[in-house]
Amino acid sequence: MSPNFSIAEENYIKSIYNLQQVNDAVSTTALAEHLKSKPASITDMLKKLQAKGLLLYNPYKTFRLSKEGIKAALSIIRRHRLWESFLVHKLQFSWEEVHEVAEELEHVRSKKLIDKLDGFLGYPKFDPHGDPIPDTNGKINIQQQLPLSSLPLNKQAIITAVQDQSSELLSFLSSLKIVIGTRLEIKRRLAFDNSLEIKCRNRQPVNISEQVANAIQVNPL
Amino acid sequence: MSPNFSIAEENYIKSIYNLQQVNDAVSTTALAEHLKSKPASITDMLKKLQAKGLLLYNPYKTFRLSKEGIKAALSIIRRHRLWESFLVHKLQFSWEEVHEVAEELEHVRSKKLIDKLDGFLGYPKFDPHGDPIPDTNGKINIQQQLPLSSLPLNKQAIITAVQDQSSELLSFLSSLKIVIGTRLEIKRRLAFDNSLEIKCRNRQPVNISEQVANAIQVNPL
DNA sequence: AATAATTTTTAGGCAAACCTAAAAAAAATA
DNA sequence: TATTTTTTTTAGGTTTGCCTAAAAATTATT
Repeated sequence: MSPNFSIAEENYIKSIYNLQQVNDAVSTTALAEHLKSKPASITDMLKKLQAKGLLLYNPYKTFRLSKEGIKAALSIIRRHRLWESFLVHKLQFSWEEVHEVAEELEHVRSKKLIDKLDGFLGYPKFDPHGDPIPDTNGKINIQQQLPLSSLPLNKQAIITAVQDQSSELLSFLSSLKIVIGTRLEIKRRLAFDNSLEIKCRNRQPVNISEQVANAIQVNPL
Repeated sequence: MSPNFSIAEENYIKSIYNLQQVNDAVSTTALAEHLKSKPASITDMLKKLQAKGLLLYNPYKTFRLSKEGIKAALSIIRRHRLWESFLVHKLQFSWEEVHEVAEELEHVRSKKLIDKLDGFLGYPKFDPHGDPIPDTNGKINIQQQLPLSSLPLNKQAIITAVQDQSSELLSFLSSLKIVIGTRLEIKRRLAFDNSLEIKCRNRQPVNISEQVANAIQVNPL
C-alpha cells in the first residue's frame, strides 16, 4: 500500500532529493529556482509534505526529506531512470532528449508496470546518464567514489562531487561545462606534470591539472 | 503545433468519442456516468470544450465532437492502443489488466515518443482487444463488419455488435462470456444445421445456431 | 394541452496548486 | 550591537476541475 502522491508532490520530492544530495539541506529559494516556481508556493507545499511526514522542516530553516520522503524519492527516481533507459535503448532516443519525456512517464504510478519494465530492460544498474537505478525495494547502489586523478585511462565515469571551499574551482569547471553529473573519461595522462586530457562525450578534449583532478570525485561506470 | 489538452480534457474527449461511436450524439447524464462524475461538472467542461472548438453543443441538447475534436480523440486513442499493445506484447501483461495502466500512459503527450513506440511495436494495426490503432495522421482503419455466419473458418475476429431487440440474446451470450469486444474464431461448421463451433481464446469451444451467428457482427483481424 | 417527471444548467462552494505584495524572521554588514 | 539586506512566511487572490442544491428547460404522461 505505498501511498499515492500528486504529480506536484512527486516533483517536489524529487527536486528536494536531488538538491539535498549536493547540499545536505535545501533552502526555499533554491527549490523555487529548481522548480521554476516562486518561494511562496514552495512554503505552501513544504507544509503539506511535512504534514504527510515526508519532510523534516522548521519554519525559516532549511529542510530535508525524512526517511519516508527519501523512500518516496527513490521510487520516483527509479521510474524516471528506467524510462530513460527504455527510451534510449529500445526506442533509440538520443541521450539528450530523454529527460523531458521521462519527466512525464515517471508519474505513471504502477509498481507492476515498473517492475516488468525493469525486467524487460534486463535489470539495468545504471541509466543512460550513468546514474544508478534504485531496485524494487528502493535500494540504490552506493556510488563508488574516487578522485578523478586515480581513474584508469579510457574508463567512463560520472562526476559526483567537487572538493572546493572557495567555489572558484566550481565556477571554472562549470565554464568548461563540467559539472556534477557530467560523464567523462581520461584520454591521456601527461607524464611531465601529471595533467590529464579528459573528454566529455562528444565534446573536444580539455586539459586539467593534477590539482584539479585531485579535487574532482568520480564514480566509474 | 498540435494543441495541448489537460488530462481532464483528454478524458472528456475520449469518452465523448467512445460514446458517440455508439449513439451518434451524447447526453450529459450518459457522459457523467461514463466518467464517474456529476452532470453539473459535465456542463462546466462542455462549455470549455466548445469554446476551444472541439465540441458541437447547444445547451439542453445532446452534443458531439467537432472535426477538431475527433482529430484530438483519435490521437489520444492512438496513444492508448499503442501502450496497450506494448504492455501485452513486450511486458507480458495479460489482456485484462492493461486498460488501467494505458489510461495513465496515454496522457504522456510526446508525438515523437508515440511514433517511435509505434515503430518499435512494428506498426501494429490493432490493439490486443482487436480495436484498430489510428496512424500518425489520425487515420483509422474503418472496421470491416460482417455477420459471424460469413466469417471464414479459423479466422480471428472481434465481436462489434449484436443485433437483438429483446436483449434476450445479449444476456444469453453474456452468460457464455461472449460480449462485444470478445475475440473468437470458427473452428467448425456443421453442415446439417449450419451451426458453428466457435472458440474464444483459451476457452472451451461452444456451439451456436445459424440464427445467432447471423445476429452477431464481427470485425475480422 | 396541462401537469408530472426527468434532464440539464446555473449559482455558489471547495480543494489543489499556483501567484503577488506585504510582514516577519534571519543573516550580513557597518 | 544596530541597521540594512536577504530570505521566508503570511495574507489574500486566481484558475482548474470538481461538488451540491436549486432553477430552468425538455420530455413523458395523463
